[in-house]
Amino acid sequence: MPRSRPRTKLRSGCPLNVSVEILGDRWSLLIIRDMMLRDFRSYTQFLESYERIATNILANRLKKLERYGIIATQQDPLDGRKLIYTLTEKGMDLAPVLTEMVLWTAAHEEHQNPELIRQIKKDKQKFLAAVRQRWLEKSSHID
Amino acid sequence: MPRSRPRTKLRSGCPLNVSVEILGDRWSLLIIRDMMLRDFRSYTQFLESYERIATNILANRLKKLERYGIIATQQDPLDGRKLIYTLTEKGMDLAPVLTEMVLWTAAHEEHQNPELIRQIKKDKQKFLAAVRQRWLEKSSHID
DNA sequence: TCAGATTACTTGTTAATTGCAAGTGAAAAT
DNA sequence: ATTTTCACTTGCAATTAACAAGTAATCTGA
Repeated sequence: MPRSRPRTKLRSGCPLNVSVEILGDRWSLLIIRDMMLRDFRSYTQFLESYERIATNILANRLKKLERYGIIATQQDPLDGRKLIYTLTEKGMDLAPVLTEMVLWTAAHEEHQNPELIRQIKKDKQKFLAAVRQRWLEKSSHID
Repeated sequence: MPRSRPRTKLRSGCPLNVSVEILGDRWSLLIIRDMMLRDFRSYTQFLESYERIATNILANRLKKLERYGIIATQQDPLDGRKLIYTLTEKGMDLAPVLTEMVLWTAAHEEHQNPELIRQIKKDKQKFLAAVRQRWLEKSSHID
């Protein structure tokens, strides 16, 4: 369901360029990874992730991802200070992209987390289905 | 074939982070796209690509991609001024990543090049095989 | 109840990266 | 011999990222 109007001027409408302009930085995909694979949902959790994103960059990226409909934000009903960030369906649809990136690294670069790679390699479709199923079951996603 | 030693300090060894640190900017994947899908092989061709990369950024990215073994550089035997840039096998292995990014954009954002998307959607494996076959036939790749 | 902690930020400030314009040297074409 | 092409480099301005500190709203524990 492509949008009828670009929200910013794009360098080109090439579908690869579009995704690069949305996701091509050093943090966006890591935030999405934390949501998809680690079920992170709060600002503090993202801040405490291993790669140590700066607070202003995190705030900026969360806004950008929400603006693009990749994540959604809701208030925590149990704690007025907290916001809950969740992946939208559009965000979940990035699972294959992340998966292929992980496989590429596994094949060509030094890396960690052999268990994740074992799982993906064993049955990619099953892995993707499981990730999506977990997301469906959370059911706190509101697109 | 992962390298035994990281060439720079990485924020983390998470396989997604590794690929993000190598490819997560606004130009690297576009250069790879031009090599993979459009058979671009020279500095001038990359410069003339629609998105208009700056000359210093292009030089910088070509060096980075070569350093990571994603592309290889050779002299043009017919013209002493020219260099020929080609994808290595490691670079070709990015085809699934690019393909999934294109599919994601096709599903969720306004974009162009419906013919490419039609091809990929029709038979993804066949598309990937064809891209690799074209690369093999060029046979000017030296890893 | 109220001091202290927690949460999700913002606001400086500095450092790094990007983008633009112009220039360079070697090789090729005219 | 001069001009053009090629793959860059250099200098500088503008944008972006990183770091440190602060803030308002909310919650928690004595």
